[in-house]
This record gives sequence, C-alpha cells and structure tokens, in this order.
Amino acid sequence: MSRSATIQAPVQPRWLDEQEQLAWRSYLAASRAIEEAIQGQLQRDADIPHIYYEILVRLSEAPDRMLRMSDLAERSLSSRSRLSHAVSRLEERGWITRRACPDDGRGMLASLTEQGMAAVVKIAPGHVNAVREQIFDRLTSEQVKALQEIGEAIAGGPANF
Amino acid sequence: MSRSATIQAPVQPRWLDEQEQLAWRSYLAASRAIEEAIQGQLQRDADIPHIYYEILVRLSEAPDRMLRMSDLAERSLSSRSRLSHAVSRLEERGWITRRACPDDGRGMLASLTEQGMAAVVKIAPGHVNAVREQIFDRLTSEQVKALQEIGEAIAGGPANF
DNA sequence: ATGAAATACTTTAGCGTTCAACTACCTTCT
DNA sequence: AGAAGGTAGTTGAACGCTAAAGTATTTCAT
Repeated sequence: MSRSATIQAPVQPRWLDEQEQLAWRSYLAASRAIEEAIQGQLQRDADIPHIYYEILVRLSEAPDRMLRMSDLAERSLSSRSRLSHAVSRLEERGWITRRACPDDGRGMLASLTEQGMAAVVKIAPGHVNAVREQIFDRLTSEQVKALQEIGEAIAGGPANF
Repeated sequence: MSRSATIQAPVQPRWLDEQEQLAWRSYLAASRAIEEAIQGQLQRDADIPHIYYEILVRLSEAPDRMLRMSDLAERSLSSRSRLSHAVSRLEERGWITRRACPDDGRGMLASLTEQGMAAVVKIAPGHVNAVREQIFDRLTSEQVKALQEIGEAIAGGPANF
C-alpha cells in the first residue's frame, strides 16, 4: 500500500546447478536403496515395517521402557496418528501395552512388554547387520563423519534420541 | 561332515560404534525430514506423491517423452508393480498415455502427454525450491560434494538418470 | 519345431500412512 | 466459576505400496 519499492519474489526459481543435481539424484538413489534394504530385511525376518522397529527401540531405551505417546511419536520420527495406528498393531502382537497417564488425564503411556523386549533383542542383530552392509561397509570413516554433519545440518541439530 | 575346522559366522553382531550410531540417527532424522518436506509440498501444490513427480520428470527427459515401462521403473527408482499402479493413476489424470510397444509384444510404452508436460513445467519450480530449502541452503559446497560421493558409494555408482 | 524357462507387465488383496474430523481433558482469562 | 482455546490421543476413509499370483509374449535349448 505504501510507495516504497517492493522486491518481488523471482518468478524464475533458482534451479539446481550441476553439482547439486548430481548430489540430489545420488542422494535419492541411495536413500531409496537404504530404505528398501532395511525395510525388506525387517519385513522378511520379523514381519514388521521399519518404523515399528524404531518405535520398539525407542521404548526399549526409555526409563522403565515406557513413554508418553506424543514423546514416543517425536522420538520415533512419526506423526501422532501414525504412532497411534502402529501402537495398536504392536499391542495386538503383545509387544506393547497402553495405560492411562497418571499425571495427565489426556495422556497415554506406551510400555514395552517382556515379549516386546525379547523381540527387540532377537531382531536387532539382523537389523544392525543390514544397516552396516548398506551403509557403513561402503563408507570411509571420513564419510561417516561427513554424513553425520550433513544429517545434522538438514535435520536441524543432533538427533534427540 | 569333514574334520576340517569350520569358521562359524559370529553370533554376536558387529554393533555400530558411537560415531556410526550418531551418523545413522542423524541420517534417519534428515532423510525423514526431507521426504516429509518434499512429499508435503508436492501433495499440497500438485496433489501427487513424490514418486509420481519423479516418474513425470524421467519421462519428460526421455527422447520423445516416451519410455518402456521397465525402463521407466528403473529410472524412477520404483518397482514394476508400483509403476504400473502409478501410471494408471497418472493416465486417469490425462498426464500419461500407454501404448503397445511395436518391437516387443510384451512391452508397453508410457508417454507424457502435452498436459502432463505442462504439469511438470508448472510443478517444477515449487519442487526445486523445496529441495533447495531442505537441503542445499543448509550445506556448504564441500558437504554437497561429500553428499554426492556418499550417495554414490551407497547406491553403487553414479545415478543412471 | 517345440517345450521350458525367462521376461514384461498387470492385477488383487492386505496393509500402512495421511488427512481431517472427533472426543476428552487441561489451561487460561475474565 | 465458566467459557474459550489449546493439547493429547484416536478414528475412519481414501489412497499408495508390497507381495504374490496371473497373463501374454519372447528366448533358449534340444
């Protein structure tokens, strides 16, 4: 509304340069290969999706193997809705139980059962092996360090889990 | 059955060391953040999933904007089944058409329609912008180079697209 | 030439995810 | 105290993906 000059957002986007293009496409190929390998291994060996495994692991690391749903959602990098569905499935397997949160009438606590813990212990070696084969066996230690730093730059700080 | 000593695969897996653990978790957080941002942008602005966009772009880059299904599947990093479903949806939108392959009675050719090409042109700027915001604005050029090399190491060679 | 195996693609069913709507509870403001 | 708005979590519908099975065609071996 004022007479002051306004700077328009450019209609032409800043396209990726060649180096960025290469990096983006190789990242895409790599990340899909990783997900496919990890997901496939977990599906074959434990009949669960990757994210379900992450949920179990985050719970296994928590004090008393128990967390608020929203806290667990954050740590396992999933939406609340996704977590809610996932926990329902894991509950059916007897790996997790839900209980009301004493402090907060709205809250729910998810806790890992003994059976669930046993499942994590059983599944973990194959999973770690897949991660190693797919990633760390293929990288120098400098690249591993670089990967960490790149990840933190993109995710906005160190992983909080 | 022989008397020769056999070397057992170790029961104990080689766990990730601390550096690897950090790198893996920051990678996970970053890759999920990237997918979420890209997927969200495309879903909001064009009502298609990320992979559908990749399919359209690969087609747009091909000679005559036309490719064999299996070729397109490879270039867009998806399974044949997934591609088949995806192309069906994109056909319903009028962005792709299928025709029989003259050389090979089993084959099908997917080709981008004018409408489909127009959609790519329209969608691309927002997509590139999201990629830039999520990745390249946060990395130094050394990190971009490192990302490319790490990606290639994991994906097994430069991206073939 | 002919049968067997491989390739190309599709289809169906089951499952996980997203999005929006919904319930319940808590907090804050007046 | 009471209303308004925020937070926690769940649910149902729509949709995309996976795995397995199915069809059609081509290639290969004999």
